[in-house]
Amino acid sequence: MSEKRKQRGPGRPRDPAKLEAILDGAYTLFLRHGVPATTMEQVAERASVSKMTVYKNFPDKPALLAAVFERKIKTMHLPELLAVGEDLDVSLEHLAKFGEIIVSACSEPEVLRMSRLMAQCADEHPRLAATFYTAGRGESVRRLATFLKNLTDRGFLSIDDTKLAAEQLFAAWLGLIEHRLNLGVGAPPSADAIAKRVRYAIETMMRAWSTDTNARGASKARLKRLRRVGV
Amino acid sequence: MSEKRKQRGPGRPRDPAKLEAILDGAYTLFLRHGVPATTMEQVAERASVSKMTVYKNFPDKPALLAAVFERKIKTMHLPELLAVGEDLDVSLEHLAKFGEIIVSACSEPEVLRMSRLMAQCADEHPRLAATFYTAGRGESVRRLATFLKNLTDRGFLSIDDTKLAAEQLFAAWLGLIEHRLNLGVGAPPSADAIAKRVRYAIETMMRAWSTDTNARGASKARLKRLRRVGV
DNA sequence: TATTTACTAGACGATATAGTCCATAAATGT
DNA sequence: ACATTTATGGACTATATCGTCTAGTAAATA
Repeated sequence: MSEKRKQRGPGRPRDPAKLEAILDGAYTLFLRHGVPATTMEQVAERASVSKMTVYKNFPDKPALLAAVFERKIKTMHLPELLAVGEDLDVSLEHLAKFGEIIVSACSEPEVLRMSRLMAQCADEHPRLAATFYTAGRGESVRRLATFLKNLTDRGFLSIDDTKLAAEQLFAAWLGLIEHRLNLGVGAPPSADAIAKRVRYAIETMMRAWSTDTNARGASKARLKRLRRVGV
Repeated sequence: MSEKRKQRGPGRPRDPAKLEAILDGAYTLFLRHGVPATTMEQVAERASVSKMTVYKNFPDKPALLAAVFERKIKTMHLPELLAVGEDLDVSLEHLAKFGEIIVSACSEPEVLRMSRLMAQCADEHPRLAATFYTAGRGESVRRLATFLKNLTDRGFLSIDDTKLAAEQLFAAWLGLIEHRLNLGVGAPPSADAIAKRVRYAIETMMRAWSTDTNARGASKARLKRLRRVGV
């Protein structure tokens, strides 16, 4: 990311706090005003550091941008593992919680801006953009698919293409929220609204692919429970 | 959009072709390189026009951008109306075609770039961004909801919140395609892949909410037909 | 024909930004 | 003590873009 020091030598050591401050400031400014509209002087000032210090740490602006991206991707973490529970009800409740966390996170302005920024820079930094995808929604959908596969293997569901089903479930959770927020239409959904969306999508999936076909009533009871919990 | 001429006066009239060329060139350049990286001189050169002509038509860069947006929104049109058919099969086939057109359009690089550009400029041009949403996916989902409402009224479906169902169906069609393409991950899906995605999402919805519960077999036959057609 | 407006080509001023240079001070290892 | 490296702040260069201005030409109306 920054410059290398040949191991340990004499001389004043770098101040890691300054580097952090630079990365923090650059991150904020890049998100707020975009890359072209952010000047190196602004970055330096926001980090309470001289411009030369910025250039000591990063050869140029693209390098700074790449470092900011890399750090953000590294500190990006998904909600705790999506685990299946002992019985179906517990599993579905885990699933709903997972979905709510995802949708809530994707509605945050910072996440929205980061996603847009990455898309803007995908041409110049294809590797980083791909890593961003893999570490974010790619991994989420992978876990979702594993989850659905597990329920299928245990006989609760009869889903053939779990990868596709997982992606569509994920997308249904989000709906057009991201698109709307990106265009400044409407406000981020409330926790209740998120819960409703997430659970409705799960309900649709369960009604469609649950193996519990002839016991529709039981299934309905479960879904009703799902609807109640946590709202 | 441009400047006004007080009705009819003496003097050389403006060349509408030049104005068109300016808007075309600006549109292309804005999409390709972004707004800040596009200079007025580039726009002029691409339109084979002198820079002063550009400034005669538009007071400044933001005005040009707004004009480009407005024109694009105006010439933006959705696929022909989504009409319900005589029986359910025909209706579902219409629905599938509609979905395929939508997903196909949203996978085009130009559309992707336009959407990103709009999002970038939503802060400066909130009205245009909102119009863009309304004329695009907003209207699509509205039509979808009407469609589902109609099938529900006719007793084929039992969907309560047709607005939410429509949005989730739309989102499921697209999946993470847009997100991936924006990040340069993967390639646009083939027509076959699109058809598969669209029809799988419809199948899920029908299995979940069709009123034809005790005749699961008949329902299955219909869905099988749906899967065959057009692939 | 006279007037008015559109268009061209280039020069121009104002402004802003990327990135460098330099002299000096501070912090560290030998 | 001394060499070495980081950090500072300011001056500095080079470049680029916005938007204006000018002078001349073309095309329309009255």
